[in-house]
Amino acid sequence: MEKEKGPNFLEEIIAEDVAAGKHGGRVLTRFPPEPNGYLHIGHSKSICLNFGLASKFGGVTNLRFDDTNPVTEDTEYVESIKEDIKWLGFNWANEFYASDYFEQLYEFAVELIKKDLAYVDDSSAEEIAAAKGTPTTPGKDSPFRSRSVEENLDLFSRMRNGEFKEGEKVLRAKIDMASPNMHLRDPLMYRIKHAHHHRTGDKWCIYPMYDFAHGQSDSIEKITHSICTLEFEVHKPLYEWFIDKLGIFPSKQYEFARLNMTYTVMSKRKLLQLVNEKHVDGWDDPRMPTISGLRRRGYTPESIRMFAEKIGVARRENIIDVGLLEFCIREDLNKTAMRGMVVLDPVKLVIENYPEGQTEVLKGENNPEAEDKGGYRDIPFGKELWIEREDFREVAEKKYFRLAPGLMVRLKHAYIIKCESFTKDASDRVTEIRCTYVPESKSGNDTSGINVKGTLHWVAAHAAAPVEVRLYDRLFRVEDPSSEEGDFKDYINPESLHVISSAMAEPTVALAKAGDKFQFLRKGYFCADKNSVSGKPVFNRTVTLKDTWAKEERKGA
RNA sequence: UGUCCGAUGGUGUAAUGGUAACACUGCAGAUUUUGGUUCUGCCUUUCUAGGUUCGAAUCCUAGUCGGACAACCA
Repeated sequence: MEKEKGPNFLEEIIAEDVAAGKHGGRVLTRFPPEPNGYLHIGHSKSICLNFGLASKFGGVTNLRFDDTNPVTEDTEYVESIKEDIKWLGFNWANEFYASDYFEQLYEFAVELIKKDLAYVDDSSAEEIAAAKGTPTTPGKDSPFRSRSVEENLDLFSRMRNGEFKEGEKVLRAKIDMASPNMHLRDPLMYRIKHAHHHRTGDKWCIYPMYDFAHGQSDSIEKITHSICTLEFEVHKPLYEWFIDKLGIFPSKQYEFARLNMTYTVMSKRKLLQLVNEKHVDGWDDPRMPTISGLRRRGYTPESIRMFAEKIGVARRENIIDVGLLEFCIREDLNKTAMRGMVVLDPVKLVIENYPEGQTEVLKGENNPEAEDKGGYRDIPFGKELWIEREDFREVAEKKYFRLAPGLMVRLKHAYIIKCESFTKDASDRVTEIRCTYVPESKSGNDTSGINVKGTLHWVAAHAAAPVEVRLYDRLFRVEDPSSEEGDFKDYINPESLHVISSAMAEPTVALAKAGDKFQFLRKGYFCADKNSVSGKPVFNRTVTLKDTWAKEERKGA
């Protein structure tokens, strides 16, 4: 029995607020992606948190696109983000956009100008940066800081009217250029961008900065708990300053540590690079840590939610072993995936005492974990079979219990066979294995009394369907590519993809449609790819099975 | 040489002043017509030094180490 985890710190905060009757006990969270890239496994932590927390306390969650930078944002991303959230199994209460609030935000800015809490600055980006100081030295006031309210009002409205060029003017909050918190040194509120916005088109040429949009958007929606990652912690005083000066609904921000995972990268910037520079085959390449990549790889929403649950949430930096994600998908797929036999690296096996030309149809359970075994499927059997090349050894060492001359194994769902001989070609490669079978050892009514240690998967040659199989490995060779010397791309694993163009599959497997998931017996979990064509499916390896034999061999090596 | 945040097994996460635990990993074994699954057992933990207290992972102080902050990005 698994002991239940204690509440995490966010649950504690919310539970206290609810108990104290804050906001009438109402809980409303939001998930605020910027539509400038695809969602990744790190976002799924945030999604599970935001939606999970709200529902745990009887609340709901808004989806809000933080679309305040028209030059990097696009509807393509909006669509993929919505698809991914739905796929993960979450439903948002409202679909909002920060751009919905542009008019309101503009009025908020005017209000701050009138209170002499904001001013238009004509300084260049370089001048502003220079006057900002550094974390250890205070900044200097801008020469434009003391403009009159009237002048600021006039200038700001002319900024909106498009009378100035990009970079010519900005609107800044008037706070404190000497603050130890850089974000309080008269932060920018608005900048001029003569750019087309994916939703507002050409209506605006000034756009609010994150700090002037996010908190107010939360406030407008009356978000009670605004949950974000740790790097926004230094923005919190500013988040509260705007809300306080505007006197609007007091949403509160809480931070947690973002997810990091071994053998991958988790920043949109880096992922975009991998896509643009063609190191991978798009955002949904099965090696990508994106939601769409994981989906194509064969991960299930259940497995990702289980992962989010298991990693927990705290405020300390962390790097999760990707092995935990793999554990979660195995856990799920073991219970749900249809079993099938596919030989990835085929070698011919001939049963000498099986009648020439004879075939038969055997029954195989579809899922030994299911109550009803998932039903049964037909598996053709015959005199000539394909078996896995690695399941044969010319000489067997101590702990090896697969096929080798003189040894017996069971063919899964079929008969026990004994290896009699084998032939090799000029290059010393095994070309054919010859065996005899025990007719009375048939699965289901074995009267042979023989016990064998090993069981092999196989496919009857006369009914085998060639299929393409893509074996994926980790995208990077090192645990934390971002912290290594030099460029992270130097650490890409050159063997992250191995394509097998003609593996041999049993007929049922060859019928797979895109998205169908299987456990290929003894080989791992696989998912039919979207590139599958009728009659010639393509399978992506989601994850291998745990392989204690391979581990044993590695130790011996 | 600033401000803020953090530090519990190999990796994560609990323990909320009262016996340091759970998961993953690893190791050993049992079962097995998947060297899978399942089951059993084991290894390994409170950054350091002071202080408060009957009692400290927890509170205080100092130090050490790690992270964040100087985009007209979010």
